[in-house]
Amino acid sequence: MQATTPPTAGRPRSDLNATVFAATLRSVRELGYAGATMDRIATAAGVAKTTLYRRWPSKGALIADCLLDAFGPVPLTGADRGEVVASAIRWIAAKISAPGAGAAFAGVFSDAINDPSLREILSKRFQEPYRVAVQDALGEPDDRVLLLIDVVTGTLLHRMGMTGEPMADADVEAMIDMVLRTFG
Amino acid sequence: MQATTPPTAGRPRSDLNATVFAATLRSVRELGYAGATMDRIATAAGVAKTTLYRRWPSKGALIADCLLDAFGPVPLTGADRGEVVASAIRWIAAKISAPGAGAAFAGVFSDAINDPSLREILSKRFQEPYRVAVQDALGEPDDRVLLLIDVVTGTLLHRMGMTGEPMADADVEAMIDMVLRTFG
Amino acid sequence: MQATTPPTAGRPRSDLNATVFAATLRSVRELGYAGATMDRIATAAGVAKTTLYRRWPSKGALIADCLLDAFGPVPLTGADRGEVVASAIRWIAAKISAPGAGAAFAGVFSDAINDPSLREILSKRFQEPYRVAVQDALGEPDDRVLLLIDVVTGTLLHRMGMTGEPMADADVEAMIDMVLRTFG
Amino acid sequence: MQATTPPTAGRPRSDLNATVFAATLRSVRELGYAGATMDRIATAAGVAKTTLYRRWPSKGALIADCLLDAFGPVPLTGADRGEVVASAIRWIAAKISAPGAGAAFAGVFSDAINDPSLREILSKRFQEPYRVAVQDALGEPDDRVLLLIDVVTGTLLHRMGMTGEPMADADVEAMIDMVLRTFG
DNA sequence: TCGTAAGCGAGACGGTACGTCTGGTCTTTAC
DNA sequence: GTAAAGACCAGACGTACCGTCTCGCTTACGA
Repeated sequence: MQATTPPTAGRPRSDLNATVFAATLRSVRELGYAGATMDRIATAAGVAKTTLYRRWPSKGALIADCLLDAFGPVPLTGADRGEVVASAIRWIAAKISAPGAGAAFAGVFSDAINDPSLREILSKRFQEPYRVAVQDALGEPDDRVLLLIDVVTGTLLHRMGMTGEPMADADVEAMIDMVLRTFG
Repeated sequence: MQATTPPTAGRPRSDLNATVFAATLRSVRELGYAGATMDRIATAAGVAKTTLYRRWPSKGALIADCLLDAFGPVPLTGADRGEVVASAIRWIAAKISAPGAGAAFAGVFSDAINDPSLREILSKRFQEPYRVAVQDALGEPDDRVLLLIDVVTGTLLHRMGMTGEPMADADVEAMIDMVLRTFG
Repeated sequence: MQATTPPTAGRPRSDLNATVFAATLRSVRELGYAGATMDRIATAAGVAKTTLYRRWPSKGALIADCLLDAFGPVPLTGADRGEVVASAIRWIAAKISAPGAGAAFAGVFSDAINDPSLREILSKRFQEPYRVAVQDALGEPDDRVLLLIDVVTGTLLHRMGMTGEPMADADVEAMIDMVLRTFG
Repeated sequence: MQATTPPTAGRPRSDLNATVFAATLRSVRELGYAGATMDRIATAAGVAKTTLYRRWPSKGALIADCLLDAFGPVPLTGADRGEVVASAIRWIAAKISAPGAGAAFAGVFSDAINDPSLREILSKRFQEPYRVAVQDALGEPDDRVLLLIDVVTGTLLHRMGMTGEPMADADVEAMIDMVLRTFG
């Protein structure tokens, strides 16, 4: 248990993460990923830019953390495997469809392509927890679970990138249908 | 038919596209999408930056055209529907795996999210021809074909974005297997 | 003779130096050396910050060039050696007293202490021409002339630094009186 | 007499000034005036930054105090007036030549130009004591003494700022020679 | 002996420059 | 009219530094 606060010296960090995350999502929603400048996020959060960079090493890392916070844990419930997978897919589809989240997600992805350290953050802090949770729930080998994640997330993002709109419910259901023939 | 060259006035354009495309792919391969500056591409191609902007309205458009040129038409051959789909998927997987192409693809993709005009280019000039070809070959309704494209391309790009590496052959085959249960 | 312009290719530089110099001096006058930001100077000159950095490698270099332009050549006229020296001292005293110039001068000095490259600029491009001119006029060995420059400029700047005001005329005359007993 | 310590309540200050002064001079010597950050000085002294700011209102004030401590009182001895002046000049020249001291001096000086409060400290706490001492020893009117101080200190600092090196002995002697014709 | 006033270390925070970079436009000269 | 060269604009990025503030701990004096 490392629950007991480590013996901190110095001024403790203010409780700003929630404020910053809110300001970040709001900025991305209104201005897009590129338009959501660190300066603007800082201003919107009522925080100094230096504070952002003290807590997150880059814009990408901030957005990644912000998404992690916004998404929360996957709900993995359902009568049988099929139900579990289907509801998880509907959940992620809804999350990505949330205004701002899709743009943020895709944007951080773009950054990750050229920034290995960001890729590290993304895969370790973002993807890994979901992979583990799904793996525990389904009992599939990890390469299968990774493929499942790639298929679902990739498809949703690709649709969003091509059309600018989140995937329609009918198509989400079609995708679920397809996936279930393998993972159901 | 606008086949017969319109009576051009003035100095005809040099045959620079091939050179530029090569330089572009090389730059992306060596420096990543973001690192492949328009300035650097111009220098690498031995061309002025103005020339690039005279021919393509933006960096994204250049990259899109470059990929279009690099990919060429989908080969849609095979004994049956399953063979056709499978070979097409292997083809696009190989194309995206080509050094530089994946990064270029993913980069232009994420740019499209914040740039409607680029999205237009991407979906009209890039996706549309493939969609039509696949639709003709398979005789599926267009929403089905679009989903197929989203699934395949999205999955390959997501894997690349997360790992920095193209998808391994085994995983490509697993994806083919999954897709064929619906589209085979 | 390198008079004939070298065969320049590309767009020639606009005639902006004068505008920038004016804006620089104005900014220093109104906001002090530290307050005269590169951003503010750029804005005041109606020019992009990139343009400033294309032409001058640093803020210090810009200010140095600006002073060089503002001061112009030393007037070395007078009936005898004493007259020449005295009028030159009155000239530099007046220049340093000009609003903004003193602060700019002292500021760039401060920067030079920590920036050898700026010191180079300062001593080569700023001090050297004056040293040569004075040396030609007086026929003194160069170490003597350098001492003269150090005494006069140093005294004027020190007074300004201590009081915040340029040296009063009476004190300038007293200094001239003192200097002339050696250099007259 | 304020000799008897006023009955202080609370924890008395530790005896840290000497340590801080040493660390300050060392930092300036190694990193230059601008490079000698308050953070770095604090670290070098093994002291918290808050402690520095509790004792000195600004970086400039710290450096000024540090120099005051390093210099100590002017020695005003000699057979005649000329001797007194000459030895005092040699003394200040040596002090300014001490590694770190010159850079510190020049730096705090230039800062003073943009900071009236620092100027106050400098002229009241630093210059005033020396002025009074010299005035007592020479019996000259105060404007004459101020000019003397400006000439000597200004010259030494200007030389240092231009060359990065303290003034050579020969030049110091030449300056003494010049000054003595007026103040000897 | 115990409260209280202050010193102190550690470090978060705001604010504001700096200098670099990029995408895209504009201007000039040469072909 | 195309091409090359490069100046120019607008603005984001990440870093550095200063001076303030918060917190928890320690040291002394005084009741």
